[in-house]
Amino acid sequence: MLTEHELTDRKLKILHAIIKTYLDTGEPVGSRTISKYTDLNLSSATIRNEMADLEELGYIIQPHTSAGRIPSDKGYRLYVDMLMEEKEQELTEMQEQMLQKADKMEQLLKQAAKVLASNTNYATMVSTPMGNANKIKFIQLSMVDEEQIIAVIVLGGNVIKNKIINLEEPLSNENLLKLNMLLNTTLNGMPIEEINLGLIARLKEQAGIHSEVIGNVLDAVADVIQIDEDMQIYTSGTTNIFKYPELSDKQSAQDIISAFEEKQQLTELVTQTLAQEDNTGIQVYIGDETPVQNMKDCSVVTATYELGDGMKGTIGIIGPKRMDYEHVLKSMKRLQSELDQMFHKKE
Amino acid sequence: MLTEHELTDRKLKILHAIIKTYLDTGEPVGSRTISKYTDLNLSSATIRNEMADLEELGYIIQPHTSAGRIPSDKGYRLYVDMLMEEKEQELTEMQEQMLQKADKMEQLLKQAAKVLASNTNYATMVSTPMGNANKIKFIQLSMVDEEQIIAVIVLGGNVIKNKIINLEEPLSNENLLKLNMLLNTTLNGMPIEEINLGLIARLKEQAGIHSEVIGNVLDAVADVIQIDEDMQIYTSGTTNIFKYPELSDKQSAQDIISAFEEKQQLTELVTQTLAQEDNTGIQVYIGDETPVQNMKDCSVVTATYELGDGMKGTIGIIGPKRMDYEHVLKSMKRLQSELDQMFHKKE
DNA sequence: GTTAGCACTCTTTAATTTCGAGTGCTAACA
DNA sequence: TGTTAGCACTCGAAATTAAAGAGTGCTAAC
Repeated sequence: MLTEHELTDRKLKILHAIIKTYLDTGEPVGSRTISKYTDLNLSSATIRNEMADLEELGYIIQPHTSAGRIPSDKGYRLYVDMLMEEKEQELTEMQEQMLQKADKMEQLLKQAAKVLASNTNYATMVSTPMGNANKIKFIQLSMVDEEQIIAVIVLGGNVIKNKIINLEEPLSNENLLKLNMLLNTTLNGMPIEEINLGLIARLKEQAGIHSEVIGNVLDAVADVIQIDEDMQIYTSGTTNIFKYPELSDKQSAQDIISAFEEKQQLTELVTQTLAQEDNTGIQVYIGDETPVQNMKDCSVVTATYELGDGMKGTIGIIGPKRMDYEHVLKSMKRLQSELDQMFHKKE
Repeated sequence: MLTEHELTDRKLKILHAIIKTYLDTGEPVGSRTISKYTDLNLSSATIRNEMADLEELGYIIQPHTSAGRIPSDKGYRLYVDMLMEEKEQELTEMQEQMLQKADKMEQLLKQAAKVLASNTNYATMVSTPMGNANKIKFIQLSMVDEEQIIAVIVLGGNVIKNKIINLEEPLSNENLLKLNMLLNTTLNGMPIEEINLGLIARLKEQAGIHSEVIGNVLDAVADVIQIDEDMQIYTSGTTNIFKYPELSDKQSAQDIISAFEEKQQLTELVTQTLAQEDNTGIQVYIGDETPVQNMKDCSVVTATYELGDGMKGTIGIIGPKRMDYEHVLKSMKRLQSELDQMFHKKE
């Protein structure tokens, strides 16, 4: 029986070669190929012996008796972990593509997803940043016309909410001013969690006949608490999966695409990513490791980017297990630092 | 040579039977089938003769020599036109499914797309209503903190825009008041089209040292003019297309799905629909008739719904040419009137 | 005008064959 | 002891062939 320890340097080199070749071709790779295209100068027979060992150790798999070997999830994992340790690279062209249309954040993120997709040939997603929007920074009611007023609420992180409120009975300018005073003095700087029933009752009492307005404003505030609702996810290049036969059969394609359409499932990915963040903020899920069940035949690479004030968002790349991890990780790091940079510059 | 006139009653019945059967099965239908499952009491041979005629007239097509016939686009068209003339039906269950979560419009529309998709087994889209947002109803600048103010702009149809503006130098409350006065007196009720360079220059002049703020506010206004940007499109059931073999091959699937992802292409559909609206507001595009090239192998059914104040949105169903037009048209009308009703009730 | 009948066409499906890539194992070699 | 050549064997993929069926068009009879 072989043990973990027996992963000699040579075996490692062979494994590496197998994976690299497989990433390229998507076909099982045989002993002869390795023997020829490696500088190890070993015959195919020797390679075969080593491959038998590697299979026993669980790093590669033989799809059927007379086929070459393909990497197992464990093999990919080893490979990726090795890559992750590598030092950073310099960043280059992607930058200018991004800057073209960097006027609005929303646009920017859409653009980022698109660039990343066309850059990698995989499916991508980008979530809008969130978190930390838990303090009320500013509230203002304004009269739009005789029948309605608008409530604008600015939260920490400059998240803006507004709500149109229909008046049941006219409201004088004077009273509006009073309400504004009341709301601001009471709520400004207050964490959302602290708004409870007692506070609401007190506010309504003080508002007198206009308590209905207060109720509406607080409703708007309540909306904000369900953070999910405010997180948008932009996707791009979904159809790239058709480029990889192993994901193009009806069932897989359907699974993956519906996960992309009902962004619900992707939010799961986002929260996971934000939770587990390590030092680099980059994570790789291979096969079953993924939090999204619909993508169990894929590999998913995610990264976190930060806005200045603690708001965080997520970037994701979804592709076949045999994705070009090297390229993907590089692109990821690049985009990540670009977004970081861009947002810090702007704030 | 046969002419349009020779479409006898019998031929019509046979055509009808062919189409109905084909809608069900998706397989070419032969003379024998029609002979057996129709109350015409004709032998398959007779049917064959008639079918030959129908083919010459262009209503049906023979995919290959020894196959049955399938409807041509022209055949579908005739069929649909006949259906369109039918009188309305009563509306029923769909309603309650909708009402569950009808709190926010956005939610409601997403829900509508979903219900429609699960109801028909086709892919669906719903656009948020737009149009008419061309008058400025109200503008308000408010101080958020020492460094930034927020501009809120309400347009006709209660479209709300906001923009955070960073101040280069402090702004007194007094001056803020002045700016508000200036903006409101000048811009209130003004159609967006009328804001031109001359007006902007004049405003900036009057704003004095704070002209930069005015510029920013007008930028926000300018954003609104590109209406597209504000129109959201929700899709659902994209993967339903995999239920229809004729749309599941890689190329078709890719085309259709990418049209659904890059909503850009769907906006084209929306604008077309809104433009050509006839009395019912329902349109059917068969095959090449569609405005979206990526869907040339599909049929697309669209409908318009209205909000009280002239805002209009679009619903769309995308499926195979052999879609169940009867059911789809019925569902469409139902949803359409429900949305109409719902929004009118709410406003 | 309608129908039965038959030869013919063409697709679909299954069965069969062929081909080749790749393996495992053994025996010889350095 | 590790490496290599060689060979029989396996198994999937692709090509070939065969058989089955559905449906047609046409002719001749009713």
